[in-house]
Amino acid sequence: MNGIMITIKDVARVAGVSTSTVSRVVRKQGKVGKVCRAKVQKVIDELGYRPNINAQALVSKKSNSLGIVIPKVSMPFFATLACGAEEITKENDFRVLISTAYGSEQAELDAIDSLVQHRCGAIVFHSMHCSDEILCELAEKIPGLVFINRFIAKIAHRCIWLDNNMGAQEATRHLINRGHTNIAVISRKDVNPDAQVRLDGFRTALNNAGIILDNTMIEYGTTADMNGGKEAVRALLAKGNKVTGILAYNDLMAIGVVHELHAHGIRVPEDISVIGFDDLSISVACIPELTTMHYPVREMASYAANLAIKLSDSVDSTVKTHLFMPHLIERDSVIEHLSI
Amino acid sequence: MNGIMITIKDVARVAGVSTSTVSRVVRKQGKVGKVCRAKVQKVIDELGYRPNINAQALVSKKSNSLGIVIPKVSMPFFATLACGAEEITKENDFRVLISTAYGSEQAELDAIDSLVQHRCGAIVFHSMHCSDEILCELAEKIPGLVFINRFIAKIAHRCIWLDNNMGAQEATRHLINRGHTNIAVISRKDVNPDAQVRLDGFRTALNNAGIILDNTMIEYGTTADMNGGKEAVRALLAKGNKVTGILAYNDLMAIGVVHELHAHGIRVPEDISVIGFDDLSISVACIPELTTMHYPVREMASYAANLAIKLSDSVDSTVKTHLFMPHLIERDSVIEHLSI
DNA sequence: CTGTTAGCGCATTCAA
DNA sequence: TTGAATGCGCTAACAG
Repeated sequence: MNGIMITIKDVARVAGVSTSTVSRVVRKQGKVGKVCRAKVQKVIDELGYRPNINAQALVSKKSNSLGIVIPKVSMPFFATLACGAEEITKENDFRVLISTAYGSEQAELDAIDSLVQHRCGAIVFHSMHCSDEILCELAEKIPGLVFINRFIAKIAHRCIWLDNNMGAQEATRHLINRGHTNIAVISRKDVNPDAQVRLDGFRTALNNAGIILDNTMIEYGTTADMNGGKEAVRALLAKGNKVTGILAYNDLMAIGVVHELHAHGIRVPEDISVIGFDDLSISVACIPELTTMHYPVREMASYAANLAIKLSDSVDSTVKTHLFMPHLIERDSVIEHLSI
Repeated sequence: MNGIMITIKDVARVAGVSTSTVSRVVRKQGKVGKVCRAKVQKVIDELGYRPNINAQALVSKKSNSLGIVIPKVSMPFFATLACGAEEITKENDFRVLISTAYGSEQAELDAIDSLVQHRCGAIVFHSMHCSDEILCELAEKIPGLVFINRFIAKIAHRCIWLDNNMGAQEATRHLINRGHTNIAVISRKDVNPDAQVRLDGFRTALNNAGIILDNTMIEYGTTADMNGGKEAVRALLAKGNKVTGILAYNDLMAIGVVHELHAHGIRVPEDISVIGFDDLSISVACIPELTTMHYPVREMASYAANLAIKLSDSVDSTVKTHLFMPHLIERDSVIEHLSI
């Protein structure tokens, strides 16, 4: 800033009161005489005084910033997450401090560290590379730290997560209910707990329907994006299995699937039905619009932000869990399979 | 935070030195004896000391936060913008403070205000509702404030913007070069300077090619998204003009156009070619993948962040402008028009 | 090379 | 109801 910032002292001097009084009217707390308050407020407005948040944070030992740790802002899923958390911020006069961490445990630790340096009391952390142990340690040190899209039993009340298993089951059931029995799954190759859980849900739903799972019906993409989807579908097609329905790990992969099928002259949904997961806004960009499982990231992030803020300034030891459910969004990429 | 944070005093005490010395080794500046430095560093590591950034900001009168003001994180264009700025942050040991402002001048002013309270010296501002005058005033007060996607002659050296006119011209020329002469434009209804400029570019290119512009070939969408695109195309189709090429205000509208045409049984690009603007990642989700003008937001945002940081701590009065050029990305939504 | 001193802007006792 | 004093954690002269 310019250096010529107005301080509480300036206001006090001009208003002819003490800094304590100014402080009181600024924070609207403590007893202040009515006329005195009006007088001070007038000076504040005239001078355009804005409290220095750094000083406030220093003395009060906590900042009003909500920290968010995500891999990357430009990935739609995380942008939505950030957006959800950010909304809460407005209501609480908090600010959002974004700290991105991509690709490694160290990066994530650094991001948290950066937030700690800011004395950021409330943090929403989407970790992809830290072990449960590390996260528990962190949680112990930072009361306002909350984990999104992750479940750790020992600190369940600090976790906001999604029932991926049920989600995958519902998606699978949808395909089954539409008459599909030759169902393939496009998953991600990297070790990702969600992918494993969704695969489990898929298996369960198949079992429950009395369908025997052929392992050759599971294919993996290197990356969890469009390219990964294309790659996996290519591999799937190469095997020559009969398939009428495909469950993709997420919308991005699902769209890759649709594109690759299209490139092979296979129509979606006429020849093969495809279902995604996440319900990113991108899912309606594709033709046909994607039938998918809605992942309520935004709501979850808002919830997480609220929880983080609450935990950061009161030791709420209520032990409860925060589990969200995905739900089916029917659009145009899945239709009834007409058995011949 | 927990309250049990380690301070510089703790380190000083344990290491048996003064706080100044600790401060020096932390900031790696000033002369410190080799062994002394090692000793202090050791204590820092052991105690896990992390400097309080708020205190640092307070005394040094500026924070190492880069402020970003955008309408909404969840809009892909702005997410990319934030991402570009964020990258610079890593290199400079800065943090990103996001302040969203949606819909009104007051919201934008509040967002800036919030950043000012943080003594945020460097700010990248994407304004949609403030007048040039207001922005000039702001710029005067905040040396490190920089405007992205906006041009104001008086403070041109603080503006990072795109040549929308040339972009629209290039897009139009592309259509013309592919044999299209019956070209329509889908623009946005709200007053948006970019839309106007792009429209001008379109007209210019048409003129230069000796094509007479029929005003009924311009149609507007209420919102600059998929729905706006659909709405506008519906209106266009209703007029029954012959059209073989459509230029959309942006990718979102272009995708809406493709969808609506598809719903009418009109094929893209076989029947009508469509070209977008922005080159958002969503543009490849659509079938056919969108031919579009690449808007280098990420690069521009990085550039802007750099500029903001530089301006914030040195009065660089170099008067230069920062104009970026969009360029054509050829994909599948535009093909040669075969005149019959 | 290292320590001492004096604030940065503010909130919070404690008196008055 | 108000003000004076104190200190948050840190940096920046200034001494030594």
